[in-house]
Amino acid sequence: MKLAAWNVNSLKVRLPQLLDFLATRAPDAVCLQETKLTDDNFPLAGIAAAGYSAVFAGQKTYNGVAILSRAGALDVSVGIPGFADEQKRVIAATVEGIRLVCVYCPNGQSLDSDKYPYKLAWFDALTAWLKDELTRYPKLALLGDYNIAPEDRDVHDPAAWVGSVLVSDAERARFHALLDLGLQDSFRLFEQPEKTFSWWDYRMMAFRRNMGLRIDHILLSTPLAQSCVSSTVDREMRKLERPSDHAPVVAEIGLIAQ
DNA sequence: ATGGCGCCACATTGGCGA
Repeated sequence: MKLAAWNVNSLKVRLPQLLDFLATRAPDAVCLQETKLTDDNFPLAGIAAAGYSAVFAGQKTYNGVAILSRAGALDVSVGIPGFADEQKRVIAATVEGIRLVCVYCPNGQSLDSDKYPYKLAWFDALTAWLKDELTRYPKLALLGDYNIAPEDRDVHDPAAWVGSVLVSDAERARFHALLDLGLQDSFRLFEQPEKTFSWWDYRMMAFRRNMGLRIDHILLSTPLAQSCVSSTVDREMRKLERPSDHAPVVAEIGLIAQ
């Protein structure tokens, strides 16, 4: 089962690239972030014609998440229960017996912004909820844009990023709290090329210079991690005309031992 | 080096992303 996560930075603009991605990579499920459109504008027809069903939670201008899947999505839930939030950042569904949790985690803006404590509180709520979810759904994958580079090796120039969001100790502690639930970073289950990133600034020719961060992740619960056969970043989508600033991340799950 | 690029909206500039 091939799982992907992609921050498309506007589904309206990126729909042709998404359809190309579905046709050429043939994922079983894709978690989208930053769809940036309301539910009445979701491009269901094109996605259905590509052979995928979709569940989604959107809003105008900002945020917005969706799960596309070849098989149907069951038990859909939106948001983090008990955490009141207008921002559409979380959607979860069960696909082929696997609980997919699609997240667009807050950016935080800067360490002295009001959005930074919101980010930390949001992660605390996510972690508390997932602790409970994992008892209900032992086969669980947490996919999306985490807006956290877990380690210095996930940053093109760690010295230049000191004091910034995405790399702070408090944010990395939140990432580790997710690992402490028993989730594993699928990317690190395998030997990987150095300086593999998933996001590059549009400016400064950052992609060509590989000035990026690895902030998009697929975390897997134990049964899924044990059967994971690959986890990669699909850089090709970032090379296209008018790309998203994020590349898709992809993990493949083999047969799951019962 | 605090610029830049891209997307969005009560748009022709400002907010936001990362």
